[in-house]
Amino acid sequence: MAEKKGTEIRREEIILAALTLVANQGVKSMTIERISRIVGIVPSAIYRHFNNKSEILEAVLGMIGERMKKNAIKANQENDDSLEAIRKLLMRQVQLVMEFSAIPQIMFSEEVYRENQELKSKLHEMIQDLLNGLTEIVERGQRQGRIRTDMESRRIAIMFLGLFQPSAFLYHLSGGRFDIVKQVDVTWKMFSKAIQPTNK
Amino acid sequence: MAEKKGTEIRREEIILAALTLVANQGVKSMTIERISRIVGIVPSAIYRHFNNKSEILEAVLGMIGERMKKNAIKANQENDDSLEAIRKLLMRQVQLVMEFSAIPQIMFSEEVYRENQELKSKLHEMIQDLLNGLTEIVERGQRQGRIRTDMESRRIAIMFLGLFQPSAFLYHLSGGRFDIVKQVDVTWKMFSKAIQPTNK
DNA sequence: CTATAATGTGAATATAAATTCACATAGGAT
DNA sequence: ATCCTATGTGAATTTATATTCACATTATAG
Repeated sequence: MAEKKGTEIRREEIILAALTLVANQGVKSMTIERISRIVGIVPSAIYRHFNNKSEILEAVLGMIGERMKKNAIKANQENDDSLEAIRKLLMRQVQLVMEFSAIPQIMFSEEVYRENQELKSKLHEMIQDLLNGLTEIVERGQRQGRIRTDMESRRIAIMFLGLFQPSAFLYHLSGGRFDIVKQVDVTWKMFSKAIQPTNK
Repeated sequence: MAEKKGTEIRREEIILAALTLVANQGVKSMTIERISRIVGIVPSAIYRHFNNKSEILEAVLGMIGERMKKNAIKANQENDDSLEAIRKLLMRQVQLVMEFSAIPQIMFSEEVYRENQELKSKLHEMIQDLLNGLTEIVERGQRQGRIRTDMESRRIAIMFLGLFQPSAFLYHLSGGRFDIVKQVDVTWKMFSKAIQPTNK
């Protein structure tokens, strides 16, 4: 019989196991059976700690959301120059996607979109959070005269997503062969110049 | 008993039914049962026309791929100015995503990524085709002096994907509330300027 | 008109999961 | 040391789906 552990500890273990599965093999691979095997307990024991599978997925989503949010906050704090902050954030996001190559799949999985309205809301919130953090950085840049002011800060924030999304896609599609860093690099050079004020 | 029809006709009907389901409710909703109900035959009859479900999904994917490819070719032919061609293509892609709001889900679905290696290859090919068409347009622009030559054409093509991907994402996530056209508009203004040669 | 091949039908099979439940047991509180 | 509750177990249940197969029917070529 598996060692008995407190539910807080087990929950952590379960979430970690689920995260690992999802990150490496996608949402579908996250089955109760597989999770329980990794944790070292029996499938039905999972239900001592979560009411259903959705709750587990929600927790996984939350974990990723946390990471993204932290990325934004950290990038903002650690860099006086807002342009540099954005670049750092970009690199962190790239890292995140490379580490959890299944992130795009989670973001678009039907488990999130259709099975549970709350999951969709949660994801929406996560993205809005990221955009909010980003918008703040952009606005700081605009105040500092580092970023042009003839474009709404939030629109720029959304464009930011486009800097790595295609790369993440191709990376994913090519099975990790696409050189995401190089592409993002080139893209960033163009983007950073484009959002700076034109000095006539 | 349902009317007997030739297999070519039935295949078309099946693909159309599948496409409708996928476009509106995602890959998961595309079940043999539902497809057969739409077509008006019994589930097992589907197998008179396809060997298995994957083949149906492959056909659906092919249909979307066709559309994308045609978009690129048409945009290229109909516009002398390559910048205008790219803009037109962008708008067509936006249209496509708005029409089939589940496209991102298909692109990242595990049905495509894991269930069947061939599907993944097919998707990869589709995207490469789109990128090839796009790259051609960009190179034409470079020859015409409309697009800067200090960036590889293909990199620019990949950046293009980033012009609408975030919008498609937010559109999807917000349940159609996000104003994708407006965002793409602003983004295009910036992008088109950024890829033009700097006139010193 | 009839034989045959293509298409349709309904029932059966197979598989894969999530979830429930009665029962077992460990470990801290008394 | 004993009790009680939280946690773990194994079996059973439920549901959803793809797929197969023997049989039925239609269309059409001859």
